[in-house]
Amino acid sequence: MAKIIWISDIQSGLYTDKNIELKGWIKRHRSSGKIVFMTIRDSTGEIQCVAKKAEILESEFGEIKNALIESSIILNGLVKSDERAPGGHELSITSVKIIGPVHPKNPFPITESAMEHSEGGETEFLLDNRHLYLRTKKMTTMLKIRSTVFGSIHSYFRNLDFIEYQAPSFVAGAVEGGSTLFEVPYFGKKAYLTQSWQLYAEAAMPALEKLYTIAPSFRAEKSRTRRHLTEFWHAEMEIAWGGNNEVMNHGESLVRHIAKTILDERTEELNILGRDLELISTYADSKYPRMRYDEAVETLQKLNVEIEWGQDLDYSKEKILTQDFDVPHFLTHYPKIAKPFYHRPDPDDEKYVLCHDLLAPEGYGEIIGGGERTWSEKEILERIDEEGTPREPYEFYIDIRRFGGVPHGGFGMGVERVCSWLSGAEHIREVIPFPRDSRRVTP
RNA sequence: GCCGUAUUAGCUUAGUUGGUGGAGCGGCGGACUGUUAAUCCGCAGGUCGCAGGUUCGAGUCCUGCAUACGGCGCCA
Repeated sequence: MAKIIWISDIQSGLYTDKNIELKGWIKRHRSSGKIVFMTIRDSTGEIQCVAKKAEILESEFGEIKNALIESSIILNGLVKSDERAPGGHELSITSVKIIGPVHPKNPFPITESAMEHSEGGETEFLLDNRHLYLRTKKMTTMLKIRSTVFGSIHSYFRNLDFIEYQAPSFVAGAVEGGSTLFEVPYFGKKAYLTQSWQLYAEAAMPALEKLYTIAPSFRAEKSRTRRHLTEFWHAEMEIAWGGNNEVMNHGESLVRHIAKTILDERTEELNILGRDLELISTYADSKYPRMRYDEAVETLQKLNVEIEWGQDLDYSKEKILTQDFDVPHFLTHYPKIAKPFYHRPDPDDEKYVLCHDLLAPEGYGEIIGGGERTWSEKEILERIDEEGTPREPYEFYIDIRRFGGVPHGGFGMGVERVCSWLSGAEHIREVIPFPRDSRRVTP
């Protein structure tokens, strides 16, 4: 039953003038009495198949004629080169077997009309029928790019001898403010779903020195924007003996590597999405400028944006700031009061912390957040107390600093945000198979 | 949590100053031997989101509720 012939190979001419067996699904179907045209799709492409009444069994002709869209099918026939067929090749059918029929009383619901308004955000219907919507060109194209993005993250870190390292998803404490944690019952106790791998990575930092992961993170934010999910894939790294600049260098190289890889390996998919390849190429080749928080505030004030020193830069400010950017920009050295305790204060000026955000252009916003960690016992206790955070849940974290603490740092990258930006998606939902947000956990 | 918009057939939608709800897609039947989202003819398919109210009469006006979508705050 194994499948050995793929449509992309047929279209590239590998089987021309040969008899083959084709396995796939009916994408489109047209009949005109004595001839039936079908577009068959598989995971690699599409091909037109032709059945002529005079050339096959009458019963099989009837089966083809009545078959509905998305029925799975095995066809035998002769591959011909034909200019009239999209892609340049077609299959002249000699026999047919419907494997998984679709019933007329329950036809495939993702029709042309259902897709009509999917451009500016999916309709409720498409979100409810996500399990079937996945089969469409738009989704498969996005998912192929997504796969390549994941692969390129692994290859970036592994080429540099980083160790892939896993942290638990059930945790007791928070990385960020507690309000965004998902609480789950845990045998009579309370546990939370992790927001970040970071604290556990810091524990392994003195052992493995260069670590990375790609794992789901959870945020119970009731955000309703095109940039937020409650469950997203988080690519994170942590290095020993490195500070803010080294970490930023990795962030920049990683993003450029991802852009380069999809440019090389997903050219066709980027074209299908109508993405400007020159743009992606710029992202792959340029240096990403670095701007201090103070500069950003000055720039905004010159543009008459109301902002006071010490305020975090929210999306409305990021958006104005990134309007004129043609490549991602780093923002560094935020005020200490705007960031959590684990960010290390700048020894040159304790008002600031050694941190960075990487902002993507085209209005996609923050894709990376990272920096140098507070790494001595004295400093971490000061910062925790200053913030009024209880020490108890972080005892293990403080302990790391009691036994050979070293300068270290890392970042977290929102993988869907990167996919969304590079593929030019209208909504972050488009780049994940089953999106989770504050109002939807199904299907 | 806040603000905005929407809800009419399986899907996408039209519906005028309030007067018996139309179309396209999809499905079914028929015609057609080269179609490209095929075309043409016909058929079926609707508690107009729910509950009240105004009115002789409500898809349309008013109130409440529900759900969804979009945006803000927060963040990756």
